[in-house]
Formats: sequence, structure tokens, C-alpha cells
Amino acid sequence: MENQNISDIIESYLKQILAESQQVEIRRAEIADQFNVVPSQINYVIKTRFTIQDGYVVQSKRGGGGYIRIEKVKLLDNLDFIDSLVTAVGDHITRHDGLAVVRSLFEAGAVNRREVNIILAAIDKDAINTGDRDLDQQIRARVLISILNHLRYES
Amino acid sequence: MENQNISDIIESYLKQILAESQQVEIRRAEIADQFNVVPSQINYVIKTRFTIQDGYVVQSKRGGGGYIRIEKVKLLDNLDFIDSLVTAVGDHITRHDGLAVVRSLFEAGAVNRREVNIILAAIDKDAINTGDRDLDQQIRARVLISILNHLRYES
DNA sequence: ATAATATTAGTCAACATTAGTCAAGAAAAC
DNA sequence: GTTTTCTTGACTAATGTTGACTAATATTAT
Repeated sequence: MENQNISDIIESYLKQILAESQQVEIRRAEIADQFNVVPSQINYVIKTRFTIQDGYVVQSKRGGGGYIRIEKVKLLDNLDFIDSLVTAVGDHITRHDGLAVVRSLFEAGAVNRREVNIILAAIDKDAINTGDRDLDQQIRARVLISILNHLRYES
Repeated sequence: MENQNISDIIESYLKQILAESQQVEIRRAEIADQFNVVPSQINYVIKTRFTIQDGYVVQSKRGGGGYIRIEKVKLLDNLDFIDSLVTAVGDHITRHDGLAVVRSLFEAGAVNRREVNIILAAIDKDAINTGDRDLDQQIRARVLISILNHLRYES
């Protein structure tokens, strides 16, 4: 406990608040100042310790009155399944393989038919079509993973 | 929560009125004075928070007896409505405007909350991120339009 | 009627105020 | 000793605020 680094301490501080309330809203500069670190360290802490896998969703706004808001979300019980699909998608995916992933989701009951169609529209070849096949596959992978991550929790 | 910027406060004030009546008519200088800001800030608030994508139409008149009128538009039946959104999206769209489009879809009853989240995940900045901002906006537009077009068939 | 003046709102660019990214170096873990 | 994680700061991006200038419309004077 005595050899905690400052990132761990900031993490604890935020999680202590989150233990009692559903969300915490901070001003980055204020927290950085409070713990005597540079502002970007707050981003580091959030990026490494408040991920969707950990059950947190983060929103922020810049400019006057800006903030970072961390919300604790209720994770569903399909996590391992989603994890496996995220792994399967990887950083590139073809339309064909993307279709298979969406089909898996449907067969597992994670999405309904309407939702399937929305997802397919999103990764359609006419939607994602930069002229660079490799880039298209990367974008398709990220879009799919982004959607998968949102299926991890209820909102 | 406590450090809201003044633009948000003015937005809330106007939307509170709009929650109870179809439209609100203001004198710019009066509102500016009431909230202690320069008049042009009212234009900023309107331009950023009461767009057609958000479902508002703004009319104004200068000179003596001038006014700014914000009207919450009646959502048309689905097909026309989706047409108008497709037009609004155009061939490129920012995340901010994309969010407004999706919000409109939701408010029109064209999609439910779960579907909103899937669509937002699909056009998220982490999902569509090639490093080329302009390209990102083009892809986001195509993804959104692809989804909008699929919603036509189903509804 | 027309011109001058007053009274509104609109535009735009400068500046202010926030958060985000990235890569280099330091520290810790292995 | 190498690899991973943490820390830092320079640079970037998004959003909000302000004020000088412009434009439109109404009112008043001639």
C-alpha cells in the first residue's frame, strides 16, 4: 500500500467516489493540480484504468465549462462472448467475415433482426469505401468493435 | 455539474420554454442582458444548439420590433423525415452533427435507445479514425446514410 | 415619397478556456 | 538487461466568449 504510484492513487480516489455514486465529473486541470501531476496524466489514468472492460464509460467536453465524466455501467453477462468476437475481429476484417460476426451475435441472441440490419448497413461496402481495401478493412474492424463494446452494457 | 458554461444555461432556459410551448420568441438584446453576455452569444447558442438536425427552425427579424423565433418542428412522417436527414448529412458530417441526426431519429421514434447506441458506436471517433479528418467525415456520412437508408425499408 | 436616423439582429475573427494526443525519458517489474 | 508501465511536456483540437463591424427593418423628418 505504501508503494503506490500516483496513477494508482488517482485511480483509488476516483473509484472511491464511484463506490458511492453512479458517476463522477471532474475538471481535468483541477484533479491534476490536486495530485500535483500534469493534466495529461489524468488521461493516462482514465485510459488504463477506466475502460469499458472495467465497466466504465467516459465522456468529456472541452472549452469553457469543460469536464471529464466517468460513469459506472452495468455490464451484461455476455462479456466472454463479446471478448471472443472482439478478438476475432482484430484490426482488419473483410465484409464476409464481418457478416459472420454479426450472424454470431444474432444467433447468440445478443441483437435482434432490426439491429442486425443496422449493423450490416454500418459495415456495408457502400458505406465504408475509401478506395483503399486495406483501410476499409481497418475501419470496418473498428466500427464493429465499437459496436461490440456498446453491447457489453446497458445504458 | 456546478460549473456549467453560460451557453449551456441559456440553452436550458430556452429548451425549458420549448418543452411547454411549440415555439419561443425572444429579443436578442434582452436575453443577452438577462444572462449578462454579449448579444452575439445568443447567436452562438442558437447556431450550436438549435439546428435543423436538432429539430428546430429559427426565424428572425431585424429592426424595430425585431425578434428571434425558435420553433420546434413537427416531425414529418418517416420517409420524408429520413429524406431530410439524408440531405442534412450530405457527403460529410462531423461527430457533433452526426450526434444531432441520431438524436432526431430517436425523437422521431424511428429508432429506440438501444439502436441509438449501436448507431453512435458505429460513427464514434474511435471507430472512424483514419488520421485524415476530412476522410473521417466522409466515411461517417456514408455510414450514417447507409443506416438511414436501411431504416426506410423497415419502417 | 424620400432621406435620415434609430433599432434591431448577423457575421466574423481574435482570444480564452478547456481536454486530447503523442512521443520521449524515467522508473519499475520481470 | 529487457520489457512494461508511468510521468512529463510540447503540441493539437474542440468549445466558449467577446466585441467591432455589417445588414436589415422600422420610424421619423422633410
